[in-house]
Amino acid sequence: MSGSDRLFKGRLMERQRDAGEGAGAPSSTDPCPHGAPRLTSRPMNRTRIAELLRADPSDAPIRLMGWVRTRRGSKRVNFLAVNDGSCLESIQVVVGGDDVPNFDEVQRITTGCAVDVEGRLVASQGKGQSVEVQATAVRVLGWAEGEAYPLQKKGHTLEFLRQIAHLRPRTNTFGAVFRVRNALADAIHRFFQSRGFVWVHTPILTGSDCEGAGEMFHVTTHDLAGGAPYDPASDFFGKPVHLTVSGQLEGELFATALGDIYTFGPTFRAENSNTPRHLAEFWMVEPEMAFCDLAGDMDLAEDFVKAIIRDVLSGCGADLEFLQERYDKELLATLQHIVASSFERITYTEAIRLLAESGESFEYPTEWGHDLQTEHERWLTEQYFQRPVIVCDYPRDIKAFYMRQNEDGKTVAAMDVLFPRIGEIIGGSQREERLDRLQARIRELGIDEKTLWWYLETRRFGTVPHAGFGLGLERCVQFVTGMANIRDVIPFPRTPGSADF
RNA sequence: UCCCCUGUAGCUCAAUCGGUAGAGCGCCGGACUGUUAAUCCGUAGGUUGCUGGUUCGAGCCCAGCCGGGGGAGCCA
Repeated sequence: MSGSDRLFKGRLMERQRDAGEGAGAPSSTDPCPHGAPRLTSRPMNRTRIAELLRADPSDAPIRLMGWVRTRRGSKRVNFLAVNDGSCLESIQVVVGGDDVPNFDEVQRITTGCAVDVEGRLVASQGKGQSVEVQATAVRVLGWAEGEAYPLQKKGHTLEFLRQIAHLRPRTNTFGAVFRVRNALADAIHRFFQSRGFVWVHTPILTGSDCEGAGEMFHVTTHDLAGGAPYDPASDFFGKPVHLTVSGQLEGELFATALGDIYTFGPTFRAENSNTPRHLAEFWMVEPEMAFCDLAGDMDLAEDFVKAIIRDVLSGCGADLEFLQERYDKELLATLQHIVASSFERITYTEAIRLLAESGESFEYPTEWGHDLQTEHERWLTEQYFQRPVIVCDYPRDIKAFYMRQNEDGKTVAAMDVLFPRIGEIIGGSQREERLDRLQARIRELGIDEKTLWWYLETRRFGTVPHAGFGLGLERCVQFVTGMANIRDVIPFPRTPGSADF
């Protein structure tokens, strides 16, 4: 699209910590798979199941807590499959009828109950698991009324689970998805931090007015229900303010001071998009580099996506294998292929030529000057090159005002990274650092120059070549997990007409 | 926002030509000396998304609305 505007993304933070694997014993200092320190104390002195499953049988007393996935058994012995979210697997707890005083209570345990178990880790007598817990005490921390608890042992559809998003993280699928999401977020920070990039917290509330007004969420403290005309001057900030649609412009201000920076946080788009690839609230990562051109930008993008996928492959093996078995038989092969591939780099003009010569009958024309459609992007990356493709030097008229104008007068230094199956995963550009060129473009597009005075001053005072890109976190999680719908890779999806939980 | 599909028990689904709603699983009760989505027996469970219309009769046909899904556009 051309016309209006499009910036990119956002900011923010959040504490990434352990989550993946267990901690447990009060003085453990083992690194988790992502290098962050483990939490070393548990309020109730439990050992995480991830750690128990790695341990050897022992006479030492152990204690675990978690939620019961299934209960089986007879009058003499019951088996509880207990999961605490520390890993995909559940651990089997064996409760003999004479081993605990409250066996009658144990027999009333149903799926979803929370339990506190004490016992010993022993070699399993049964098949299907190598170790299990022989219980000496079972305490029910919280019952889950059988007839009311919506999760069953049997599988549910993703559509149904979306309606109970408060409980779906207790399923194998969503446990795996959100552990992977965490690992990706952690890998993103570590990639940039290890390269000396500074994390910048760009604002969520912003008055910068350079995107299409219809696409933004407006923020006000005024009660508009009465139908009175909106008066910005008397509103909280004294002017119209909205939720950020991109932290890029603010990111550029910091890149032209601190050198290499990135933003990582939530972003909001009020577009009425109803697709498996769009959310009204999503997270974006936006690196921005001073003293960098488009080639350097492409290099970083390629290194970046490979690095974070590599990290997840090495740290989330069991979760990925589960997701592969359940949702995408080619998942691991696809991810390994991305990591091993050298991304193809072509210009937009070359892409148009390839598409024209392809002999394919596309629904949309492949005319120079038109943006590439999803079908075109997929043909390039899936059919023709069969690996990720970076397309650069797009026509200026279909790209944003801040992209650097090439010498041919027709194209700009933009680049999109195209992935098999999901199309564009990254969009970026070298920025227009020449004040006169930037001002000319802004005027050409009818944007109010005054609202961007602060942005333009970076070009007035010590301007330098710089470049950056944006990556949608959820689309990345989608690609890495094989989940088809973006609503299943964010805890509580916000979409048109839906903001539950 | 546009196009298409869809809505029946807690869940997944069935119900011939329009003839008065069923199964599996789950839940609940019982049986079973180690189970693996355990197994076996039994009970309960429904205003067929909502509103209106056509008809002797509507889960089924028609209209509107609401929810869900897919595709498109837009993007990340």
